[in-house]
Amino acid sequence: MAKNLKSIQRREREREELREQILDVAMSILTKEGYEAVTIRRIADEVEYTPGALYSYFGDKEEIIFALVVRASKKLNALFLSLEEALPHPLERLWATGRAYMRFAMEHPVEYDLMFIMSAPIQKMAECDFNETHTAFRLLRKTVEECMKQGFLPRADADAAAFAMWSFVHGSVSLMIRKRLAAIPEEKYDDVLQGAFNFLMNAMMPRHQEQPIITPSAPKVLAKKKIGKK
Amino acid sequence: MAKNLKSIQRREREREELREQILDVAMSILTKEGYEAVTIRRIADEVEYTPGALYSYFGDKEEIIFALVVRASKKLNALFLSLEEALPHPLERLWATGRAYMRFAMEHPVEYDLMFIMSAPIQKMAECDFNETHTAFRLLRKTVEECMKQGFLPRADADAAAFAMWSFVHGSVSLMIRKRLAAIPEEKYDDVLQGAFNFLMNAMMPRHQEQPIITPSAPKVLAKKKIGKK
DNA sequence: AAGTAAATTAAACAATGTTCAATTTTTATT
DNA sequence: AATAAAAATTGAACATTGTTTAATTTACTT
Repeated sequence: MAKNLKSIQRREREREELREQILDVAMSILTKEGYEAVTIRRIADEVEYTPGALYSYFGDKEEIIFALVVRASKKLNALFLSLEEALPHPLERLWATGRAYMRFAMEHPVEYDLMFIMSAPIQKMAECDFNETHTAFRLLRKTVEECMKQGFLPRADADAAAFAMWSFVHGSVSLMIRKRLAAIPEEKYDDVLQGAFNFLMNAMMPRHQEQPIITPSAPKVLAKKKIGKK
Repeated sequence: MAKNLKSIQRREREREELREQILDVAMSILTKEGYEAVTIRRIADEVEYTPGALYSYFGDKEEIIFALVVRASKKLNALFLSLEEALPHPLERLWATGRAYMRFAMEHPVEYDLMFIMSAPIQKMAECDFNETHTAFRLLRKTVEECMKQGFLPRADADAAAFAMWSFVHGSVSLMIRKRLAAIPEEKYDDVLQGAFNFLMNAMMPRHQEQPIITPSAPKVLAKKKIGKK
């Protein structure tokens, strides 16, 4: 009767490990080969199980995708929270948050797509009360409110203002990620992104300090320079 | 040898009609039941043909989806062009274009999704030199340039400014269409949208005239009335 | 060692996009 | 009007997909 607690704990841990491995593999396939390549059989292959086995770890495919969304959201939220405590000055924090958001999207387009663009996981997102983006938005609104109180932003409905800023950053990166910018050549993406960000921020607060979104020390640019000069 | 021109023309016309009918049916299913319901067999059923028959009208399913994108784009572009010639004043035109864009998206979310969010048709969009959005962007940039020249907007890179504005409107409507706004209750969507639009426009041009995006007398309501009268 | 519970498999199912030989329908020629 | 040629359409098949379930293997408890 007194079941061995150790072994049941270990089994639980092993289950959790396989669960994580499934997600690792799914994310890896998604990143390397795109959504249509993410297949139950393909994942099962790579974790060396049978397709049916996955169904004792996840209810269905959508649940796997949703788990990837949760993962990505925690990553992004951690980033926001670190800025929250590192930058007490609200205006500075607002800027930094905007830049960080865009940088995250450009450097992790697949994760961004999962969280904010894809339609695949929205069923599960509606079912579960998934409040990661909810808390992120509250953080942004709080920052906006502080900026307004301290005179850095024109006073207005904080919900509307926060939504406006979020809309801009989301709009710009999602147009790029989903390649809806035929009018702009791809090599100018970084510049236009930077220019648009500065244009809007300048309009809202004329006295800001412009800072690069994608810094010169970022991997991409460095790589290009090296190739170009040689 | 001298083939009957009349009959070949008629056959051509009949082919074109079926092509259009296929697209009508596909769009109708997409609108009513969502993307996963749009199936070759389902379309074939509704046009009373066999699944294989559709393949002599479209190369593959993606080509059908892409044709829907083309249709929607023509509709939106016609809207932009009508504003272009109706409103010579650039600032007025800029405002009206922004509002029209948002209204179009909120009233035709499926069409908007096809054009600017979905990943399904992007392969074909890249292959064909599909320049509808390209010309729309040029129109916007021209308007922005005129606004700058006449002092309604701060002088800056027109590409960046136009992109900034497009990013904002796209971002706001696509967050709503893809239901990524857990933080905001659905019944407040219209208000927040309006508030955000005004906040941003106010910031860029302090002396503007606020106008509703979704008016109480919007086409939706009118259309319903008309149908009712008949 | 035996028995029980959990995990895993193997095989099947229905539905998907797509292809292609066979057949029907339409058009052109005699 | 009959027949040959061409075009359009079908019907049946394929390979894949997500998912289910009875059977089997594995792990654990007694």
